[in-house]
Amino acid sequence: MARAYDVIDIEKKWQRRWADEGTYEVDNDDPRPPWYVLTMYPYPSGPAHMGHVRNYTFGDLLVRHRTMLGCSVLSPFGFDSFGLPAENAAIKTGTHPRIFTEARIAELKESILALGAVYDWRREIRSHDPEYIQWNQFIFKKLLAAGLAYRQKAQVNWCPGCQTVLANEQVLPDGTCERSGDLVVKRDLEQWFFRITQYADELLDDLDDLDWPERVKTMQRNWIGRSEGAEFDLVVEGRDGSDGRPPLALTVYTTRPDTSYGMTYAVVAPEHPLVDQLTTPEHRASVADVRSLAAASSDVERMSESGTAGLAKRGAFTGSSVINPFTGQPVPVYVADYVLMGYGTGAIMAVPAEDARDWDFAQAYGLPYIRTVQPPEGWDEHGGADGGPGGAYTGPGEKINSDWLNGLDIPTAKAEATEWLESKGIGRAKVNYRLRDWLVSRQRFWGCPIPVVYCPEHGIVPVPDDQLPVLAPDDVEFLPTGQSPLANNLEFLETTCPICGGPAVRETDTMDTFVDSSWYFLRFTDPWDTERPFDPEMARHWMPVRQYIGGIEHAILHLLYARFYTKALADLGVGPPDLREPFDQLFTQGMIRMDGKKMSKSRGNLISPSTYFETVGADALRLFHLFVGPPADDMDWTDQTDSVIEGCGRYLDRVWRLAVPAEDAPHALRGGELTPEDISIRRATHRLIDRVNHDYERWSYNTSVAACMEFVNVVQPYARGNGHADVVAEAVDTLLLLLAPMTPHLTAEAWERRHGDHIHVQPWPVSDPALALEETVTLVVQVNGKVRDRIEVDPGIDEDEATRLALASAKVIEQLAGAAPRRVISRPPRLVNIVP
RNA sequence: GCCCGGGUGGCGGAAUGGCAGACGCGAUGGACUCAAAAUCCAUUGUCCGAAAGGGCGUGCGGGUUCGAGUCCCGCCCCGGGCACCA
Repeated sequence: MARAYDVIDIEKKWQRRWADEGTYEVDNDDPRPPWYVLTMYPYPSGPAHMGHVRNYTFGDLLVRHRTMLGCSVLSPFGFDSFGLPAENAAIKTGTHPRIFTEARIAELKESILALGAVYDWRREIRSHDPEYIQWNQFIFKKLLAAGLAYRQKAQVNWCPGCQTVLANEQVLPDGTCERSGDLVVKRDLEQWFFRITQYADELLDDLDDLDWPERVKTMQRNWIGRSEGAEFDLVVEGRDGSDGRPPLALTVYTTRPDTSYGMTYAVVAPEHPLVDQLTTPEHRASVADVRSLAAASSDVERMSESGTAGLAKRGAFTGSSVINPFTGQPVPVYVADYVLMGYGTGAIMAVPAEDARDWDFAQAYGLPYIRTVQPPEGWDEHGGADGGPGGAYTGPGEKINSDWLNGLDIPTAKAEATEWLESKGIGRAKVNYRLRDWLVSRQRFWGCPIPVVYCPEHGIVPVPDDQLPVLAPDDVEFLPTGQSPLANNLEFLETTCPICGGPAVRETDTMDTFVDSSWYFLRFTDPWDTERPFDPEMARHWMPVRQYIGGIEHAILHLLYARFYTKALADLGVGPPDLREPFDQLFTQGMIRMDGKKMSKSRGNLISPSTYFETVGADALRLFHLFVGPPADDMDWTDQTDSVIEGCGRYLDRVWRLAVPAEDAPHALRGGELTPEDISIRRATHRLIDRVNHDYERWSYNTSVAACMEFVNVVQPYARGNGHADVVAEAVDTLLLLLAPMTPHLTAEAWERRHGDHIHVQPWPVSDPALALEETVTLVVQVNGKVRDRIEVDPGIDEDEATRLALASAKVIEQLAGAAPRRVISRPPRLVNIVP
C-alpha cells in the first residue's frame, strides 16, 4: 500500500540512531530511579516469529514509557542458546552446534532490531559463552557444597528415536516424544538433582505476595501439591516379633486418618521394597505378573485402563495381612499399580467408602467397604459417580462406624486420629509434596558441562574454581549413540583428580538448559563481573525485576526454577540475602493461533514478520499487536488480519499528515483569542493524556490505541478547518508523545521535523486537571429503566436539580401522562431514573 | 473427573451495577478522478415504519435491584491447565 511517508528509511534511520547514541544503555550508577523490565530471553531458533513480535512490542513499550517517566530502565537482552535442536541439527548435518546457534542468534537479533525494540546490548548474555558457563558451573559447585545438588539413581524418560533422555516437558501428554513421535520409555540412570523440595514451603508461601496472574500462581500451587496427613505403621499379621523373627510393618501415608476404621485392605506399589517379603509362595506368580506389567507399561497405558474393568489385571493379593491399629483386625495386603512408589511411602491403607480409586479397586476384587462418614440422604441409591447407587463419598459429614471418633466432624476426627497415633508411638502427622527434586543432568553435548570429576579414590570431586570453565572440546563426533559425544572423547574424558592427582574421569553429562535460565536475570545486572556471577550490590540495586513478560507455557517450570535459584543463591551468599523472589510483577501474554492451533515453527504455520517490516513497517505491525485485543488474550491470525494491519498503517498515515503537513497542503491555521471550539479541543487533548495513562496502567493497550484514533478523528477535521495554531500544536505534540512508546519510529521522525530534537528523551506529558474535566455531561433520563431523553448538563449538577430537569423533560411528561412518579433515582450528573 | 478462563453485530473487540456495540476491519452509498488507486464524507445489531418513532437484543433458565453484558443460583457450549499424588 502507498504510504504517506518513507516508512522503511525512517525506521532504519532511527534504529541506527538508538544504537549509535546508546539511547537505552543504562549504567549501574545512573542517578534516576531504577526500573528493571525483562522479556524472557528466547531460545534462538531463527528469525523472530509473530509470537516474539507481540512479546517484544509489550516489553519495548514499557521500556520507552518508563524512560519518558524519568526512570533509568534496565532493558537487557540475551539468548537461551543451549538446547537440543542445535544438537539434532549437528547430528543431521555435521555442523557444530555453536556455528548453527550463532547463525540463528544473528537472524533473531536482526529481526528484533528491525522491530525497533531497544535494549542495552552491552549487557547481552548468551548461555553458551564461556563466561556464562564459568559462573553457571561456579553456582553448581556452590549448590553441591551446600548439599543442594546431589547424585542419585532415577527413572528418566528415554526416547529410542532420538537416542537421548528427554525433559519431562518434551514428553507429550500421550507419552510420545514431541520430536520423533516415538513412545518414550523409562530407564534407570544415575543422575544429578537439585534439592528444590527443600524450598517447597517457601516456594508455596511466597506466592501469596506476588503480583502475578492468579492462574499462574494456582498452577504453581498445584505443582508443589502440599498435602497434610499422617504416616503410620501397619504391623504385618504374625510378624510382631513374638515368634523370634524380626518384626515387619508397612508404613502408609494418608490425608484421611479419620477414615482409618473404614480400612478394608492395604495396597503396596509394585516397586515397593517389601513386596517380596509380603508375598506368600502361592501368590508369587500373580504378584510377579502385576509387577512386570507395571514395569512394561507407560503412564498413559496405566491411566487409560483405570476403572473397574482395567483394574482387574493390575493388582494381586500378596497372601499377607496387616493389622489395622485402630480396630486390631487384620486386612489383606494387595499389590497394585494405582499406588505409586514415588509418592508418600508407596503404600496406602485403602478405604473404599471414602476414596474413589479404592472404591473402584474394591469393586473389581470383591472387597468390602465400611462407611465412616455419613453420606447425604439417598447416596446409596443414586449417589455414585455414574448416578447409580453408592460409590465413594468424599464430602463433609458426621463420623460413623468409628468407635470413639463417632459424631465428630472430619477435621476434628483427623486431628484426634493423628494425636492418637502419635500417643501410641505408631504414627505421626506428615506433610507431603507432589514436587520432586529437579533432575538436571542431560546426556547431551550442547549444554553447560557439569563441573565434577570422578576419582576412584575420592569419588565425586568438584573441579577447582581456577580450572573453570570446563568447556566441551570442539572436535567431537555427533552421533545418535545415546551418550553425550563427550563420553567418546578421551581427551576430554580422561583427567586427573584435583585432590590426589591420580587418574580420574570427567562427568560427561551437561545441565538442563533451565539451569541457564534460572539466574540470567541476575547476571544482567552485572554482566561484566569477572570475579563472581554478579555483584550482590548490583543485584540489590536492580532486582527484583519490576515487570517480567513471557509466555504462559513457562508458568511452572522456568518460573518455579528461577524462584528456587533466587532463594538458594540468597542463602548461599551469592545473591543479596534479602532477595527472596526474582519477579515482582509477571505478565503472561496470549499466544497467536492459526486455524485453531498455536503458531509455531514445528507446526509450520508461521507468519513471518519480516514481510511486514518491508511493507507496512514495524510501527504498523506493533500498533496492530497492541490494538487487536487485550494483551493477555490469545489471538487468531485469520484472512482478515492483513486488512487490520493495513488499517493500522492507514492510521499512522493520518497521524503523519497531521504532524508533518505536506508543503502544498492548505494552511488555514489562525492565531488570536481561543474560541469555545478551540477550548474543547484542548480539553480533548488533556482528557486523552488521562485516558492513555489509565489504560497503560492496566495493560489495556487496545483501548489506549482506540483513544488515540478517536482523538485524530476529532483533531483532523479541526486542523483542516479553521484551527488555532497553538491548539493544533498542543494536540499534535501530545499525541506524538503518547504514541511514542507504541510507534517509536514515526513519532521520532515527526517530532524531529517539528522540534529538531529527540522525542524519546522528552518527559511524558502531564494533563491539566482543570482542562481534563468535562465541560458538560450528558444526563440520561430513564423512565422505568428505559432511556427516554438526554440532557446536556453541568458536571457539578446536584441531585435535586437533576431531578427537576428530568421531570421537566417533554418526553418524560408524555411518558408519565399526568401520573405522579412513584420514585425518582437521581445519580447526577449521569443519570436519572423515574419509576412511574 | 477437578481447577481456572471465556461466550456481546458479518469479524477483532469496547462498556467503575447506570446511554450495549467505543475504536478498527469488512460492507454499502457518495465526493474527487477520463478512470482507478489513495484520500475525504455518510450509513452500517435486528425487526416494524415513508419518516418521526417504537419493539427486541450481550449462550440458556431463574433470581437480586429503580436499573444486570456486569452481581447471585442452576444449566449448555468453547478454550486451557491438572489428573491414579492416597
